This record gives sequence, C-alpha cells and structure tokens, in this order.
Amino acid sequence: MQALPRDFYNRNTIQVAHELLGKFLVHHFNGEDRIGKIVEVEAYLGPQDLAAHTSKGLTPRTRAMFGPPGHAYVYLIYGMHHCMNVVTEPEGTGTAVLLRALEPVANLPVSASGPGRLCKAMGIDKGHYGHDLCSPTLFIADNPDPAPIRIVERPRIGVDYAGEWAAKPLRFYIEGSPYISRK
DNA sequence: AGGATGATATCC
DNA sequence: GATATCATCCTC
Repeated sequence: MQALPRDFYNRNTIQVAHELLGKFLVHHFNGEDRIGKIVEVEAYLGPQDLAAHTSKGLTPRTRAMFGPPGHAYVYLIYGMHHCMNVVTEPEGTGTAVLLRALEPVANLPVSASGPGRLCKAMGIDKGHYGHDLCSPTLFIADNPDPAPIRIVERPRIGVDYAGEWAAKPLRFYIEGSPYISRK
C-alpha cells in the first residue's frame, strides 16, 4: 500500500474532505500495520472560520496547520484525547480536515469511531505533530477495493461557539456506515 | 448530567 | 501568574 502524493492534499479543503472518505489510514506501528477506512471527517476552512484553530492566528500550536499540505496536525483536547487532522491547501492557508471515525480494517485494538478513539486505536499522539503523511510509517492510501458511496453533509460537532460557522454543513460521512461517531 | 485533566490563549 | 475554555469520552 502506497501513500497518496502531496498533490492530493494541495487542493480545495472540501474536495479533499470528500475524497478522503473511503480511503485507508495506515500506521506502521511496532511491527504491525494498523489500518482503518475513513468514514467520517470535518473540514476546517482557515482563519476566517471561527471554528478552526487557525482563526486564532499563527501560534506555536497552529504552526503545523499553517504548514505545507500532507502533514498531520495533532493536538490534545480536554486534557485527555488526541485529535488528528490532515493539512490541506498551500502552506500558509491554515486549512485542514479532521479525521473523526474509521471502520476497522486491520489491527485496531479498540473502536475508532470518534476523533479521540480514532487516535487511541491507531496509536497516534502528539509525537505525530507535524508528521509528513508522505512517509512509510503513517500515511493515507487509496482503498484497494473501492465501493461507490453516498456522502451525507451535516453541521460540525462540538463547535457551537463559532457563530454562523457552527451551522455550516462541513461534516461529511459515508451514508449508512455503522461506524460514524454519532447520528 | 457531570467529571476528568492539561495545554493554550487571554486576560491582569 | 491566574483563569476560562476546549474540534471528547466515560460513568452515573
């Protein structure tokens, strides 16, 4: 299985979010491949998006999200859960896609539905902050046996503070998947 | 419905 | 230096 090229990420964030659905997230983790199929994501559209961390500007925390596409933006939320994003669009744009749920494919020890659980199941933590996804250890690959899917659009989860941005349909998931984090 | 638990931003 | 807040999850 081969990592998607950086050009895949260097495009419109909503388009990347759509195309990530059904792809495989792969982590080569002490001798085994942990693999999950991406079934749920959210798009974060940069500094003008009040729900995006980059709306706070360039800080040590948001450095990776303002960085070049195809890298991981990992952070700790509520003191106990890690969340993983993939950075999109050219360096400096501050856009990313949050990975919210996976369908287990191989070696996932616990449920990967929900951004915190996803990171726990894949073995992802702050050590992967800024990790290049065009690498052999942690990357996203094409689904070797893709099936047609329908995409559902909903408002994002947990961003009620973001004013009019909270209502925008920027959460995407595969219709009918039993592995999405909530209905 | 509420608590855990720590990094971060934003005040003084 | 103090405090409020948080792209969540588990337990009651």
